[in-house]
Amino acid sequence: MSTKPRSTYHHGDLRQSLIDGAIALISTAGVSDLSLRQVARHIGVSHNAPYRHFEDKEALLAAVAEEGFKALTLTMETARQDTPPGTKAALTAIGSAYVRFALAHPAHYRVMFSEFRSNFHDYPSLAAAGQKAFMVLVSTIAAGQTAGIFKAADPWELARVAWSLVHGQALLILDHRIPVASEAKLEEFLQFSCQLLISGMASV
Amino acid sequence: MSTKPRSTYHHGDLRQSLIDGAIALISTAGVSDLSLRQVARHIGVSHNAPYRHFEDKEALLAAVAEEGFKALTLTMETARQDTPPGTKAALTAIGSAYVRFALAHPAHYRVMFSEFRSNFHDYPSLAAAGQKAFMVLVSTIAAGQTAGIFKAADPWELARVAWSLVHGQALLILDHRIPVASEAKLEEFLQFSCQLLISGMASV
DNA sequence: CCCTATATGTTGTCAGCGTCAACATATAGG
DNA sequence: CCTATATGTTGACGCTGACAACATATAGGG
Repeated sequence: MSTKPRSTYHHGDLRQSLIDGAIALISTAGVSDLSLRQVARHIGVSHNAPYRHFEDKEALLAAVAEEGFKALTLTMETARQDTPPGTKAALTAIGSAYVRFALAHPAHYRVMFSEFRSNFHDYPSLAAAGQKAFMVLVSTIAAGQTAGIFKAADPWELARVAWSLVHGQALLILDHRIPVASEAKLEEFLQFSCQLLISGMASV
Repeated sequence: MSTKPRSTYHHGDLRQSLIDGAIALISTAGVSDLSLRQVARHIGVSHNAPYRHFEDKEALLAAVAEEGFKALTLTMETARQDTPPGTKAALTAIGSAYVRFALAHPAHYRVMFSEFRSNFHDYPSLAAAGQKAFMVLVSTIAAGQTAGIFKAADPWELARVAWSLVHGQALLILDHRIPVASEAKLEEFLQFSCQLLISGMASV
């Protein structure tokens, strides 16, 4: 049921299938247990087929991560659109959306921040996708500064602080190191921490 | 030079040697590339000797993580001792010490927060060591509340926010996702973010 | 329409890995 | 001293990532 039958010798869209298969397997077994051969088997293709589309295992993970960053960017942008620009609510919305993305897509998120043996800068399109996601944060903060809501400081530096907070939250919750008893408790925690940070960032 | 010669059949302190060897190898090759056999070879012992001291590879990593949490606890407690209790300076000191510990001991830190297939709660002494480290944060914050410096709120919840921030910072810097040009820039960033958080936590 | 270049998938192979089982040696306690 | 047990070794198995050689399909020019 996991693989649609393939009558032709060629697969059609093996590259994307590999990415999807990797996500599916990581979701059930964790990223460190993922094997390329497993993914190939899952899709119904020989153990070496993946090498026609990815240089090695890490390159597949880089593609997964890139997809994740693009989805994260979209998620944050959408969340921001529902709030008036240049407000505290806008920053709260994307901060909350960030953590919720990680919790909703743990496999993607873990790969996005897994340790790439070669620096992740060796995958230019991945680095670009990551940068684009980060820019959503920076621009939101900069807009708040223009509106006079946040203190005057390097918006990049402020964004790094905010990113640290939500990234730490996301990982600690995913690792069950910060307990989350219920959806209501989660919402409460996210609001609490965003307000804490934002009041620290406030002007005056 | 990495292994002292062993004339006797028995090693003497293989357990600790394995932990040390694991750290040494992770430091040069990353945690995902670590192999038990590599550690055994490094120490000069057969590929199955480790199994007399650890149930499996993950158990060795759990021991490494536990050692790391104990060292982290010590580091934070020491940092706190140099500051007057119940002050913002105390919290800044342990926050800064936390991130600096991660940067100084990346191998330990990565293992401490690596994804344990079995929940890390399956290693009771590891969970206890982690809890103890966290309690340094909680107690510092509670002391500040008693002194009237931090706002009245669940100190555990405040500690979770603070932990998220420093944990996120530590990982993002380790992964070269937050650039650190120099020691001076690092110090500046740590002070900046701690003050941001603390002013958000301030009473009134 | 064919024919060849190239893209894509397969089979075979290798060393390294984690782990189990069987065996060997050293140490400790009666 | 002698035996039980703790500790280390050797051998094996299936799995893995990766390379090389091969097979098939598709596309584009004659």
